[in-house]
Order: sequence, then C-alpha cells, then structure tokens
Amino acid sequence: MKAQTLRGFRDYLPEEMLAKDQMLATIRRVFELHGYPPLMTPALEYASVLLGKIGDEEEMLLYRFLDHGERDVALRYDLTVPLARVMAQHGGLQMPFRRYQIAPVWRAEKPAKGRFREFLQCDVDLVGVDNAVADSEMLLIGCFLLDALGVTGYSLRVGHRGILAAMIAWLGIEGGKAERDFLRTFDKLKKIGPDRFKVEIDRLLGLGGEKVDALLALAGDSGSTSEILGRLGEELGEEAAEPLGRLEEVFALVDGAGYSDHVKIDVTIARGLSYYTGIIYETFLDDMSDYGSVLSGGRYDQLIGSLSGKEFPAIGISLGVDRLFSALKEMGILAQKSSPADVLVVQFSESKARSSVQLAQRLRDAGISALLYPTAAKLKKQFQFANNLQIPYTAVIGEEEERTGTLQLKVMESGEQFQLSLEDAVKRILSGGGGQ
RNA sequence: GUGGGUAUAGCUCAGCUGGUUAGAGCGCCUGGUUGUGGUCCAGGAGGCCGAGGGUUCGAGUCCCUCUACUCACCCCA
Repeated sequence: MKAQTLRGFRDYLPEEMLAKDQMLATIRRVFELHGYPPLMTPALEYASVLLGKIGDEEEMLLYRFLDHGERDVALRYDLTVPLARVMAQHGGLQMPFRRYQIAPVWRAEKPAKGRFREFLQCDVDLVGVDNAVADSEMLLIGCFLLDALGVTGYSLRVGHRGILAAMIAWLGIEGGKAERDFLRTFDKLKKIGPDRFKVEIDRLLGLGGEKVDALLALAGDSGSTSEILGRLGEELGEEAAEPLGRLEEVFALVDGAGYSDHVKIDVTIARGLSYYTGIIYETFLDDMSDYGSVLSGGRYDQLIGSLSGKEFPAIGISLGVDRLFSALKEMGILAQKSSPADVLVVQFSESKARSSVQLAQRLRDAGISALLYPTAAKLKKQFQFANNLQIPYTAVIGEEEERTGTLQLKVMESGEQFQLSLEDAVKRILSGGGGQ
C-alpha cells in the first residue's frame, strides 16, 4: 500500500481547515442574515436524475457506477440539479423557496491549478420569483458577503442573456454552434483584448469589418450605467428592450441599497453554462484578477421546470469556495492560526496531573478553549509546543501554585508572566482578546 | 482531452559531460538550561534519489512505461 490520495483529490490539514471553517462560518452567517436556510442532499443520486439535464460533455465528467443493488448511480457534479430534484420530489414547500447549500461535488475532469475532482461548491438560490427585486437580492448578497469577508476591492459585473440574444440577432449570427462560439469568444473579450478578439471572431464566424468595430464600441464601458443602457437600447432596438428595462430596475434597486459602487454593467459577461435565461453576473477581485471569477451566477427560468415538470423561475449564485479561499489567503485577510486553543495547560509533573486536568476543565467551563498537554514532558518542550501552534497563553500549576491555589499565566507573545487566581486568569484571557 | 515541464530528507532545493559511503538551508530530536518558548552554541536522527523495466563493468544522472504534480490551450468553481 502506498499512502497516496487519488488524482485531483486532496487532504485539508488542520491549519488550513481552521482558516477555511472560519470563512465558511462567515458565509453561512451572511446567507442566514438574508433569511436563507441550509439544505443538505445526498452525495449519490440516480444517474438518471443527473443525466440528460446537462450537456454531453458534462456527462463524461460524472463519477458513475452500479451500487450493490445494481442501481445506476452517480456522484453529484453540481448543486443545482439536486435542488431541482428536491423541488420536484417534495410537495408543499413554501414558495418562494430559498436555500443555500455548501457541499462537495465531484467532476472527473483533468485537474489543474485550483481545479480538483472533488471540491466544495457553495450555492444560494431563490426559486419561484422572476422580477427585479429577486435579481437585485442576489447581487446584494454577493456584495454583502465580500464585505463581510473583509474584501474591499471587488466588482460584480452584470450582463443579461437577453441582451446577448439581441446582439446575436443584430450581428446576423445563426445556428446553435455559431451562437455558442460567439458567446464563448465574446466572454473572453476582456481577457484577450480587442485585437485577438477580432482574429478569433473572424476565424470562427467570418465576421469582420465595421460590424465588429460597432460591436466593440457597443461593448465598451464608458459612461454611466444609464448611458450604457441607453446606447444599447438605441442600437439593438425592440428585441433588447425588455432585458434592458429589467437591468435598469435592478441597478436602481442596488443603488438604493447603497452598493452601486461595486456593481457594474458589463455586457460581455456570457457565462459558460447554457441554461441561463436572464441576468448573469461574475465577480472579480481588483488585486487578484488572475484568479478569475470568485462568485458568479444568474437567472435560469427553465432548468428546474425541465426536471420537475412545473414552472419554476429561479436565480442563484455559485461561490468558488476554494478559489476565494486562496485569494483571501494571498491577500492576507485570513487569520492564521494553527490551533483553536486560547490556552495551553502545561503539565508540570505527573503528580500535578489532577490539578492540570482540573484547571483545563475550569477554563473550558469559563468558555476558554483550553488544550492540555497530555504528558509531563519537559517544560521547555511544552512551551515550545505552545509557541509552534501559536497558542496565545500558557498556564502552569507547580508546587508553589498548588500550595497557594493559584496558577502561572504566561502571555506568550510578550513573555510576561503572572501568578493569578483562576478567576483573575480567566478575566485576563477574556479581556486579552484571546477568548471565544 | 492536446502540447510542454518537473519528481532527490518533513519543507525549499544543490548534485558539473554516467564513476566510491547522496549534500545544503529550514524544520525535527537530544543536550548546554531538572520551574519556562522565540535568540545562540554543540551533537543527532532522517533518503530502495516517485514506481517499474531497459542500456551499461557501473545509473540520482541516459532510454521506455506508469503514477503524481505543474504551465499553456480548452473548460469551469
């Protein structure tokens, strides 16, 4: 046996999990602050539930096998299809239905940097409403979330599938493949620049000249949001009127909530997934543009209906938990700790074990995370342990302390040491910011 | 999926055109200091050189296969 994880799968060691769990706690808090409850669904689904709702390419990415009862099963590859299954399977759900779900998903694709075969996906969705209030709620959750995580420089770029459809008509593009090629290339415009865009669009679709120049001018982001929307309306005409009107409403609501600085229109946002039908958005970090979108989603009014047979307009956000985590780590806005403990209770000698165990328990009773060193190792070793794990305090009960009913509390960072009663030590730790 | 790169100690890496017992820094362990960490000093442990096969008198070094990682494209989270 060789100790080895499968390709594309990985371990998350305690130091990383401590920081990641803290980030996830913030994410959950933000969702619940918006009134969204959690949902949990099985990792395994009938393959028939997952198949057919996704493209042929995605079918190749399924981990699929026969279980012991010869059932054709597969690991979920996203959280949207399970949501749709839940909507179809459980009657009597209060509408509009909201939920968030943070759970691993599996895709058997080739791993790359920041891309794994098992990864944590985080989705928040609102089902049953198709209007500007619902659209803006998603954008506001995204902004609120990044603010809560301590991110300052970010922009949520908002587009609309209806505008893209109008552009396709305006350009005279016809056929499914041509449309997909256009969307994929247009989506990359910001990344590859206008020159390479022209080359690509000419190669794929044979488009060039004035029409493409006009398109590039139309896709520009100069001017205010309403100016941009007006420009699009004039050029694209009646076909784009409804989506543009929706965006105008959405931007007004976002502005009213005080988040207009972070939300910008960007008609080049296309999104890879084909099931989007309305507003779509991606989020980029100012200082970490090479990370790509960390938070994205859109409106998909047909998908759930196609699975459940009932009409379910829906809108959602997917969060790239691992990608966002890496970015936050690189930006240095995640707490770096190696242990959840506030205090290391040092075991002075084996004869003091009773006092040490008792002390650790009392500290925990007071709400302080206390770690007891499990052996009466040399004091040097125990203090070094606290140092390496960045535990802020150590507490020792030796001969003197046992006799007087006190303890030695040491502040590791400064090296200061005090002989205190338990009560005073608790107060000191809690006021020192190391508590909770 | 296509094309390139990498794989040597826990970590980051040296190891020249194949040539004795494979090195460094950091980390780890022990001691200097049997009531105290971060600094310093001394000593020590730890490697079938990713796995398997081949060429050779001889392979960490060259060739092939596999596995894993990585960069670009593709696609996404």
